[in-house]
Formats: sequence, structure tokens, C-alpha cells
Amino acid sequence: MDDGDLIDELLRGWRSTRPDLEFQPMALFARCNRFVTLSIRQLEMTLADHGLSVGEFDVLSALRRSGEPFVLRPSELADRVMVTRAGMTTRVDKLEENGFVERRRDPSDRRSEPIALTKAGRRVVDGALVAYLDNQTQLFSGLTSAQQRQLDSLLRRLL
Amino acid sequence: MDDGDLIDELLRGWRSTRPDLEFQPMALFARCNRFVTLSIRQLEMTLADHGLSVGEFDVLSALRRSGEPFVLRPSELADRVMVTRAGMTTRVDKLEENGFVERRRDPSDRRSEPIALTKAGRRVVDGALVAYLDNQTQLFSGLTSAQQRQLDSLLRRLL
DNA sequence: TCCAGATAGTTAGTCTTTTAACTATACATG
DNA sequence: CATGTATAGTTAAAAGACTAACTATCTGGA
Repeated sequence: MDDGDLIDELLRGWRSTRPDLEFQPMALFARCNRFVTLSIRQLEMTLADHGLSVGEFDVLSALRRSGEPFVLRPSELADRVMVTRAGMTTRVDKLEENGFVERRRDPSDRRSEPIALTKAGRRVVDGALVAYLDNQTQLFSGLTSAQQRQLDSLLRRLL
Repeated sequence: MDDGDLIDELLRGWRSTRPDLEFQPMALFARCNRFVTLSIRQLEMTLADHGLSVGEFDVLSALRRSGEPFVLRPSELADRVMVTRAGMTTRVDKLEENGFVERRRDPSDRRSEPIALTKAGRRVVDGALVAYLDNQTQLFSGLTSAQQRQLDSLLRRLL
């Protein structure tokens, strides 16, 4: 994951024009941001091999990890995936077109349209999941497991 | 910055449905991602008080830290801000409308349209910068400075 | 001098997501 | 049981970014 010292350059720029200000926290956040951005780019490529976007994978995997019978309502999905309901409508539309989920009926509440993972959806998400996990593992392969725990603990403190 | 244990919940979900797989790295990345996402949301609110979006601030601050005479070409800006040139065209359009930058002429190359920070642009970016730095400082205020250095070192290793 | 290929920037079309408004349905209270 | 309010989901419009194609200009060699 090349950084190209873009952030050191940023720091140099600021320090020479605004030597009166403190830029350390900005640089720290810039590095977090950059790591996440680059990682997501890699993830996109990994998932593309399985015909999924990150957004689609997020939805399928929320269904997958909800356990049998792999059904959740759109609003529940929206909450878990951190997307608006309108956004979820669109994602479900596309997943339904591709045959990865289907809209059901809830006899006890006709406003509700439970979303069910199809066989094809389950197959695709299980395949993508392995690749996804490999990818995530690789992201942190530069750190020892002690360092990974350290990072985890720092992040918990931040959140 | 509330996390609401969304990520622990994610872990629980996976571990109960796929106890055969290792989800530690996924959780670690999820936390990074969440921290960055929440931070950007805060940043958006901070900058909104100054009438700027994050994207606009990025452009103005690239010009600001380039030093006198605060002029850069669109392609140079695009590289520094990590956006495509097409994206930069749009951003500059809007900044120009708002009077924060102006398109100049380069007598030595008529393809080029150097972008200059206006007085108003400089005023606005200098004001926003202080708020921005305060915000970034606050993001990490939960960590001691030793912990911040630790985080920085871990991130450098990852990048 | 002329032309092929590179470079600067913009435009057009698409994608994804957001907010806000809208429809249909459920429920609780008087 | 009638009605007002809350909830589920969709639709419409707008924002922002990307890719690809296009225009204009420059540059280096035949």
C-alpha cells in the first residue's frame, strides 16, 4: 500500500506557510483517512471479482450473519448497514434484479416487505466472504498480532 | 463519538453463524472505517459553519498551503487533493461562483488556466482552518500524546 | 513546415447516496 | 370505532464523483 509521502508533503506545506499552527493531529487523521480510503479501493477490486460492490456485499452479509432464515426488513437492514432507508430501497432493487434477494410479504403487517437471501445470494456472499476476509487479513499483515491488539485498543478508545 | 457497539454486534452475528472463520481483522478494519466516517461527519458540520464543504475546503487549503502567490493549476490541484480532473473542474466552478478562487491565464501556455485564491477565499480558508484544526485535535483528545505517537507509528507501518 | 502524439481542461453520461415529500398501513386513545 | 399520529417503504430531486470522449494547444522530429 504505497503512500507516496503525500501526507508528509502536506505537513511540509502547512508548516512553511503557517508555522504558527499545530498540524500533528491533522496529519494523524489524514493517515487514518488515507489508510481507509486505500483499503476500500482494494476491497472494491476484490469484491468485483465476485460481481459485487461493497454496498451490495454489506447488505448480503448483514442477511447472511443474521442466521436462519436469512430474512430482515429493509429498515432493519438500513440500520445495520448504516445507510438511509431510501438508499436501501435502491440497493435491494439491484440485488433483487440480480436474483440475490427477494421481497417477501409479512402477513401480520402489510407495510413491511421482508428481504430474504436467495440460494444464489447465499452462494455469492459465502464465496465473497472468504475473499473479503483474506483481504482484510492482508491489510494488517504488516503488523504483529500484538500491534494489531494495540491498534484495536486505541481505536476503541477513540470511538 | 458514540459507537453503540455496532461492531461488537457485527462480530457476534458472524461468530454465531460462521464459527469456522476468523473475524478479528474484519472487526479491526470496521473500527478504522467507523472512526473515519464519524470524524468526517463531524468535520462536515464544523466546515458548514464556515460555508464550506469538505471538498471545497480541501481545494482552498491546498492553495493556501502552496504559499505565495496562492496559485495552482487544476491538474496540480487534482493530484494534491486526490480527485480526478473532471471532479476538480466541478469544484473550481463552484468555488469561483462563490468568489473564493478565480481562473487566470497563463501567457506561456494557453491550455492552462491557473487557479488563484482570492482575498475572500483566503479569509474564509484561514477562518475554517482554525476550526478544522480544533476539530482534529478534539478527535484525538481521548488519547495521551504517547498513544497518539503510537497510533501514528502503527499507521505509518500500514501505509 | 507539418504532423503525430502528448497534455490541459471540460463536457456528457452514469452511479450512488442524501433529504424531503408522499402512500399505505398500523395502532392507541378518547 | 373514529381519528390522529407513528411507522414502513418508495419516489423524486439534487449533490458529488467517476469514466470516457472531446476540444484546444503544445512539442518534437521528419
